[in-house]
Amino acid sequence: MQPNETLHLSVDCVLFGYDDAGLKVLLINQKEDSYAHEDGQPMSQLPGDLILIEEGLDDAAERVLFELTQVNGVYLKQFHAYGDPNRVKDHKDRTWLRSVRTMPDQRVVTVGYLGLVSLHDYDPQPASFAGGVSWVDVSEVGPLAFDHNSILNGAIEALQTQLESHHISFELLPKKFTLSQLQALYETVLDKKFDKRNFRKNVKKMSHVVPLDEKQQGVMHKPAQLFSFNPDQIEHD
Amino acid sequence: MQPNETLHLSVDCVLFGYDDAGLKVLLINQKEDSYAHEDGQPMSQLPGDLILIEEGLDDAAERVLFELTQVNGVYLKQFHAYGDPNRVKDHKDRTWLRSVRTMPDQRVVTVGYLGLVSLHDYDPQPASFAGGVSWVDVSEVGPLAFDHNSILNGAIEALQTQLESHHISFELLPKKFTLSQLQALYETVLDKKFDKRNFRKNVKKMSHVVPLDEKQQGVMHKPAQLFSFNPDQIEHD
DNA sequence: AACCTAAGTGTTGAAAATACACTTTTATTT
DNA sequence: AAATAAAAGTGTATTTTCAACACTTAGGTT
Repeated sequence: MQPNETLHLSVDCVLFGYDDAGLKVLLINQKEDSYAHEDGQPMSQLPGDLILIEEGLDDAAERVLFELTQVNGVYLKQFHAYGDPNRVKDHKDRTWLRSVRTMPDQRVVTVGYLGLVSLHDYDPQPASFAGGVSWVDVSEVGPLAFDHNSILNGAIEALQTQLESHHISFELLPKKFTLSQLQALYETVLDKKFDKRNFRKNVKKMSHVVPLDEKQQGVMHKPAQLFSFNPDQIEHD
Repeated sequence: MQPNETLHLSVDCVLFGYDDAGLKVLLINQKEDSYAHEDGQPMSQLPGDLILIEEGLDDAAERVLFELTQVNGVYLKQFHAYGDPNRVKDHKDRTWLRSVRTMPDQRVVTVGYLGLVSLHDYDPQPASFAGGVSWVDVSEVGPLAFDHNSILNGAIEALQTQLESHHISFELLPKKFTLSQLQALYETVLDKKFDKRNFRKNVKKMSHVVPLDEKQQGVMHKPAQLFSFNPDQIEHD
């Protein structure tokens, strides 16, 4: 097999960040003037990179994320591999690829990772080695490079599915949170309204959501009781 | 990047076959004497192969499956990528790899595909180009090559999840089937018993399961009504 | 003291899930 | 022809879960 017949493998991270303002995705955009829409808008993309030759997939995702956000230990999970042979061959993407890759014509298969982070407690302040890094509300994401819009959609679906089946909501919330915040999270992610009383009844059944001896402070209304997640009680996978 | 730093990508297919005797997986085993357990038992593995340089992932899975079973158009869906850098480096696997691969030391990342087929209507009669091909009951699968036991477990989980959420049971059943067969399928795959009357009540709510004007024949008990799936009514994904 | 804001709390009716046992139809055996 | 064997097919009562719905409370601000 010749070098030019080889294939590259990357990971792309769809890092969701949540706070009271809504659900955001971390996007990077290139400085290159050439890599832009017709109208001159800079083209955004998901943070991703080729994996190193002796690096596991999960490790690669963690590294890429760390390089971009300096954040370690966030929830990160593979959700789908994207392998269309033409996924990086679109005209709009070629010029930029030629400027950053030693082998820009190489086919690249990518493994999509879903990441979750709370924007309440600590704001990951992404390292801006690339050009620009920004949190974009998921409802306001425009056209992305390559097939990154498909990847983002895949990640949103995966997030919706996993929010209900696995217990991952706490990855998106501050360590201490109110039940209203938890409800708002569910409503945002699942794009669906819940009845306050019924929602709270369901939460009471969740053994991993535990009330604290602490109340919200400095709000101009009845302060809410704070809750936290008990990691021991969380059933993974 | 040097050629010896490249990485290979394969697909591995976990093809499940179902009939009244239970749920089977298609395994191949190598002729090579060298590739065997300590006790001389031949080592089995999942059917898989490197993907071609201009081939999509789904296409590759379809090709591998066709090459092995001559069967086209079966349900095939990606479920997970396996990328541990050492997944093909185990001692037990090296000898055989050296005999079949031009670059046996290459790291190989693989994408697992879940395939479903009914053993009732047509038995895929796998082409035995490899050595031996056999349907093995999922409860009787021994140690497999590489990380194929993990991949198989991942596929079983994916099958269980999807059986309930997506409507895929018909992929495992003959075109005409009885409700008892459908129930047995659910019980086998989910490893759980169902109440006959309640199960049938639920089936009646499924618009894609339609009764036929036809009964079972040649059975020495009350013949069951036959049903079929109406593909128009099936909601995919 | 009056007011604003979100927190917190129970009940009722509808729907869904569960538990449970006998009769029917065909083929086979005597 | 009658008896038997084997799985098919069918209904009801109970429990549990889900869905709808409105007022009171606590703290901060004016």
